Amino acid sequence: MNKQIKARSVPFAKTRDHHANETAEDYVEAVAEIIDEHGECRVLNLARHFNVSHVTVSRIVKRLQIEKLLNTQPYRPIELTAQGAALAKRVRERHEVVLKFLIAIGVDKRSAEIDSEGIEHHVGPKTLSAMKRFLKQN
Amino acid sequence: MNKQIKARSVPFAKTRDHHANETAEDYVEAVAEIIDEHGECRVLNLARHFNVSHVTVSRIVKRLQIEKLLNTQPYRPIELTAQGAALAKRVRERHEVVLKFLIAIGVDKRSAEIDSEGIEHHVGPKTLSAMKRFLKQN
DNA sequence: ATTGAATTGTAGCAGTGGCTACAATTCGAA
DNA sequence: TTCGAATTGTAGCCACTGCTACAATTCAAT
Repeated sequence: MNKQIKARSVPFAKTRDHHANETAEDYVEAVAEIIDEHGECRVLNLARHFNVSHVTVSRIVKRLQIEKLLNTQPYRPIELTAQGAALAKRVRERHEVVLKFLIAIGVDKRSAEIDSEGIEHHVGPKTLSAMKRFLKQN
Repeated sequence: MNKQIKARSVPFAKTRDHHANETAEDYVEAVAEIIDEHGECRVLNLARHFNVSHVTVSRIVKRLQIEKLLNTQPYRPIELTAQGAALAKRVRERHEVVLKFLIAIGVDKRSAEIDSEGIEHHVGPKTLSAMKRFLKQN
């Protein structure tokens, strides 16, 4: 219940416990992308996107709705709240930077796409700045 | 049960499902480090290292024992199997590269330490090579 | 208007990782 | 030697993400 309460000095503090949060980031990002491409986002779009069952998706969507990141009614499309859209924007920009950065240091596109998906969630502000700096200078 | 069976084209395949594996990597790495520093590794050392309860640690240790990465008897120190030691070696080297790389691109030590903890698990072979290349050239 | 396929929801199970509370073991100091 | 503190294990709770099986809803085509 109080996983975040202690002001921990251990590096794992941030890294750990962050999984639910990563899910939220992945989902708002995906919802934003899917709406951009298809006009709307349905449970099945997300299920296919993440290669999980629709059940898993709808439970997570429900949770993210409680967290005020998404909006939806039963059997209706999924939308982003203002808060969700703001998060999506940040996440997409960060993802973009990480992807471009990996490519810039010589990783092939395919590997860069895969690795950036995982890496992005662990890129803090300082690392993000460093990557941006690098991209400008090269 | 068949999460890995489908030959998926989606980037998330690797990224997802990988959490248990990350735990294994974190644990063998920590065990190796603790043994290096303290001569032996106990449940409590790991609990303090990861800032979790000893209960969480001992359950995970039990699982990693089944996976043949660790060896231990009740109330005894934790040791690495040959397989565990091999994994630890790989993980530590990769971690080292990621940390040095982040510092090399201008991230401060503290942030680099934190972010590298999370990033390392998502650095595939191609990205790792690229980071090594970068470190050599700079 | 109805019906059937596609979509979404619900019930209920599993595995992982987090916890507290309590029991058992170990080991050094008295 | 024994006794107490520290360590480890066990029981049992919770949340999150994954699933299959089945029920409900929607929507387009007849």
